[in-house]
Formats: sequence, structure tokens, C-alpha cells
Amino acid sequence: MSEVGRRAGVSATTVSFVVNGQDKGITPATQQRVQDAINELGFRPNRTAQGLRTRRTQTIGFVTDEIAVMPPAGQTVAGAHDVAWAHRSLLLIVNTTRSPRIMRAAIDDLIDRRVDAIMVAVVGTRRISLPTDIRQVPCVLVNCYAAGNDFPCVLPDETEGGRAATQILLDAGHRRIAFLTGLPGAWATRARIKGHRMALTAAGIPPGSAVLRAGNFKADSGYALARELLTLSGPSRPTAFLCGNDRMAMGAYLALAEAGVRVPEEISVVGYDDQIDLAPEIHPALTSIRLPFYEMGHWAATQLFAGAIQQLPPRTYIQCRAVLRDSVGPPAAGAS
Amino acid sequence: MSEVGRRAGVSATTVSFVVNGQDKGITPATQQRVQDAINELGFRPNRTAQGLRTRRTQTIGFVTDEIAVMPPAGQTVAGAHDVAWAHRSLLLIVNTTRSPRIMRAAIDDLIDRRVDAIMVAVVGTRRISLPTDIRQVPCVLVNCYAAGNDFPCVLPDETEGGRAATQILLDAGHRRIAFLTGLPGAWATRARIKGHRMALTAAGIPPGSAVLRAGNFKADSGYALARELLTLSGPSRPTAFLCGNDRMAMGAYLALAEAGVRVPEEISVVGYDDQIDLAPEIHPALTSIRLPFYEMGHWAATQLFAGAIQQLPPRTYIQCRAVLRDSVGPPAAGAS
DNA sequence: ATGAAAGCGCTAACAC
DNA sequence: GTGTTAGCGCTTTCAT
Repeated sequence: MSEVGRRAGVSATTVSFVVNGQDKGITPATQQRVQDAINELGFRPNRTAQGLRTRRTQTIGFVTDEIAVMPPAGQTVAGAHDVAWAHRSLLLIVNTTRSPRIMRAAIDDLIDRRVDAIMVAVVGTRRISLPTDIRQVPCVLVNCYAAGNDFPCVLPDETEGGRAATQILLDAGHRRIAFLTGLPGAWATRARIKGHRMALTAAGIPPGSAVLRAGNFKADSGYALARELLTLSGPSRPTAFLCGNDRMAMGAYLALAEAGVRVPEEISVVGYDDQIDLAPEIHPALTSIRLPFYEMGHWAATQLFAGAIQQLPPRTYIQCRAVLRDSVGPPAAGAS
Repeated sequence: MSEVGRRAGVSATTVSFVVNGQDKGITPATQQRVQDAINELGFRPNRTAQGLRTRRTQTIGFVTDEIAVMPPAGQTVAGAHDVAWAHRSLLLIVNTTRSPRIMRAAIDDLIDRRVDAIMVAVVGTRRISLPTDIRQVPCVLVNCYAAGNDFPCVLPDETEGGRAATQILLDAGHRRIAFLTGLPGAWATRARIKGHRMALTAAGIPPGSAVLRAGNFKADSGYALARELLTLSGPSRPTAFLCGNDRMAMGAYLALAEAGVRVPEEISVVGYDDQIDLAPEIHPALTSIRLPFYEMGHWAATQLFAGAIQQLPPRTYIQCRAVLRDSVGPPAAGAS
């Protein structure tokens, strides 16, 4: 840097000013000379040194429970990355494999590295607990929430999602909708069931009469549940399947295909998550409710850069948008 | 740090020595006193300052083309992350969205940040070109190769994978295998076809007689191709489908189910990639060839830390292991 | 066996 | 308008 200064006939200070574009009143002429010297020498500022001096590393720590189980985590990373990049920042990522020990160590490590902020993201929505020393740095939670709600977090609005999914079917004219749920205990499952009931009630259908079957988010549970429901006949037979996620919907598709039941002519199907590549590619393309992973990552990073995480509400919900494709149609003529 | 020294009655130098475990001949007694002071004060070294001083940031840059399209990229990140973490290092990631401009900027940024090394990974195997200034830092390529082979890279052994996939079917007794390939131009597709032919030849089957149909890696191409092949009858009808990837296999599953053709009793199916959650969950669980994404990330990071990338061969291939599940059986009795 | 001193590459008062 | 100076928090020769 002082070398650049020497070449331009100025001091390192001046070089610093023009590098950082600070209009400390440097003559355009000097600015040009410095710029030239920079180009000729191919000078690039050392970000490590800048970080040490300014106490801002332009780095944000991204702690996640299981990277490997992307897509979700990947989308969240992408959302956060994009806003970070726009702020000349980058993501330093740690994969805790759900080990609290690694989580602790990761937080400490990130603090030692003087990251400007930390994001904690998990793949399946759940409550987490954080080491106390994370308070040394701004922190926001993605797809999870802290024990005492003492960190701002962003979550998918699953209740609204469950309602929207049901509404799609209701709008198409269905009255007997079977909900093949995900894992019963899961936060997402409970919220979606709640939304489902709200939609039913609003449509004048007693939620008590709803057909609910518990699955586990895996394709084979969708397959098994669909087969079971297909044995029902007459007015108790559902005209539509609402699935706990797209994998379960795929399982249902297979059961339906095997049974020679056509989608959506005879039975409509709606998935959830919209996280698998398959959804739009499969025949018929699967209508689904998209989990806003990218948006959550984006939102969280945006808040961090806005530097206003203090006045954030404990929880922020992001809408789960319906992605309408071809797996929903009117109920078959003659169905109850 | 000098504060710790003051408390322990020594200099900052000594503190540094014990922090870094350097056996510069510090009395155990002094060591203990320093350690105590560190604990009492909760002292933690500033990694940024260390980085500036030592010129090693314990950070490795991970440049990828599309994070969002995980799983693959996610697994690679996980593999690299795990070895980095074991070396007290972390990954700084950049998502280029396949833009050469961002790629350039990313490399420069990482160099400015003084990362110890850079890994470049892509999701679909292909040739890439790198800005020249990346040579300032050790670099290895994952799932891609440079124009002039001037960077060591690691690739999946797709030829062997294609051979293995075919061999599974051959071993089960199949003689008429249809290969529903992925995108024709893709590096992976070409290599897999080559391996497929090798296996056929070795089994005494003229590869010229093989049924090859070009798909595009998407589920609907698997669906369409399977339907088309199902119209074949007599001795020209295949007894097994080898698919370009698992998504295509899922499409084929659906076509098969619709046609009332049972897997594996009437037709065996093998997928490729083993990257979708569905493969093991679906009925029958899909036999597939696993792409070694985790292993490639792991291997690349290991080489970087070994610091011996100079003497690496231009290309290293990692085995694609077969994952045997339930979608392969003997050919149906009476089939040609 | 320990400490003094120099400096990694940069920024930011403050002075001129 | 631009330069001087004093660090940011650490490591590492070289003396003692």
C-alpha cells in the first residue's frame, strides 16, 4: 500500500482513502494518480488486515445442523449468500451434525474469527438451545426458535400453508379430503393440521369428520397410506389426498398408478415443501406448497445487514406459497 | 493477551507460547499460571490477528456453481467441511450461479481474504475455465476439470459406474437391457455408455444390439421412454431398464406402475446417482449407483491440507459404488 | 526460561 | 488536501 503511495507520490493514508472511496477531499487529480498506481501494481487490499483494524470482517457465520441433507439447507445458504455477496460479505459455514458439542465449538470458533454476525439454520423446524456466549455477536435463527424466544427467528407460516393447501382442494370442489400427514410430533405437522382444520371449518365442513392419517415424511408412508385409503369405498372414499410432503406424495402417486387410479381425474393430490426436483417433472406435475427456504435465508441476512435485530419481533413468519401444477382437478363425477 | 500476561506475571510472548502449545521451554509452573489466567479472564485468541501475522487464515474458499441445486453440492461441502473442521479450518463459500463474472470476482475476493486454498466444485461434471490469478493459491477442482488439465481434479469414475450398473443386471441374468440415458452430450452420459458397452461386450453381447434411448435426466423423460419401450413385445422387449439417474428411474417406475408391470418381477430397474431421498424409501427400493460427492469433497480437502497438490496427477477418479436394493431381480420366465 | 522489539497491512484521529 | 502517528492483536527473532 505504501508502495502504491510511493509510486503515486502520496502517502499510504491517501491510498487508503481512495481505495475506500472516502471523499475525504482528495483532489480528482491525485485520485487518478493513485488509481493508476493501483492498476499498474495490481494492488489489492488485504482483507485480513482490514478486518483486524476495522473490527469488521465482512464475514457472517452460518451454522447449520446438516448440510448434507440439502436441498432445504442449500436454499437457505443461497438466500443468505446472495444478500451477503451484495454487501461484499461471505458466509463461513459450519455443519454441526446436530451435536451440541460441535455447536458450542462452532460458535466459539466463529466468535474468535470475529464474524460480523451469526445465522443458525436447521433443516426440520424445531426448537434449539444456544450457548450463551453467542450474545457477543448479532444472531438470527432460521427455521428454528430458541428456548426463551430470546433471539429473533424466521419460520415458515405452516398454518397458513396447511390452510392454503386445503383451500386449493376445496376450491376445486372437493369435500372429502384425506390428509396424509408427516411425522405426528413435528412442529410443521401440527401447524399444518391446524391450518387444514381452519380451512375445513371455514368451508362448513366439520373438521371432526376429516380423514387424517399419520405418516412420517417418507415416501413409503405415503404409499402405504394411499393404498389403505384406496380400500375405502362409497361416500367415505376421499376424492383428494393432501400429503405431508412431496416424497409422501410420490409414494401416493405410485400407489395410485398401481391401482389404476388416475390423477387428477379420479383423485387429486397436493404435496408440500416443493423441494424435490421431481415435483415439476413428474406426470402429472405435482401441485405443492413451497417452503420458503431461500426467502428465510434472504430475510435473515437482510436483517443482519440492516443492523436492527434488536427491534425485531421474536418470531417472523414467511408465507408458504402454493405452486399450482397439474395434480388437482375437480372431484370425479359421482363421488360423494 | 498482555492482560493475561500481566495477571500471570509474564509477558505476552510467553502467553503466546503457551496458547500455541509451543514447547519453547516454558516451565510447567509458568504454564499453569498462564493457563489459569487465561481461564479466569476467559481469554480467546483473535483469529483475525493471528491470520494477519501468520499469513494463514485457516480458511478455505469453496467456490461452487449452484448451491441451491443441492444435494450434490451439499454433500461435497460436507465432505470438505469435515476435513477442514478437523484441521481447525472453515469453509468460506461462494455461489457463482454459473456466471464467469462472479467466478472471477469470487476468486479475487477469496485471494484478498487470504484463504489458505480454494476448491472449485460444480454439480454437473464439466470442463471449466479459471481466472489465471487463482494460481496464487493452492487449488483443486471437484467434479470438473480445467481446460489444460493444469489443476488437479477429482471426478467420479462414471465409466466404471456404467459398467457396474450394467453388470448388476447381467449378473441377475438379464440379456436385453435398455439404457434410458441422461442428456446425450453430457460427460457423464458418454462415460456411462462406454462402461455399459464394456460390460455388454465382456458378457458376449454385441453392444450394437443394445437398446439405447436418449433422455435428459428429468423424470418425464424416464416416464416417456419407459412407456415407449413398453410397447415393444416379443424378443425385442427389454427385461431391464438402466436409467440415466434416479429421477428418470422414478419416471420409469410411474410408467411401469400405470401399465401394471411389476418391479422387479417383470422388469428390473436400476437408477444412477443415489442422490434423492426417494431411492431407498420407494417401493420397491431403487438399486442405484452412488455418485461419490461426499468422498470427492473429502478427498480434495485432504489433498489441500496434505499440501502436496503439486505432485497430484491431473485427474483422480473416485469409484461410484453400487447400492443394491430391491428393484433388480431375475428376468421374467419366458422372456427372451 | 523468558522478554523486548519489530512488524503483519491496514485505518483514522489529528495535525499541518 | 494530505501526511504523521499510533495502533488493531498477535507472532517471532534475538537478547538476556
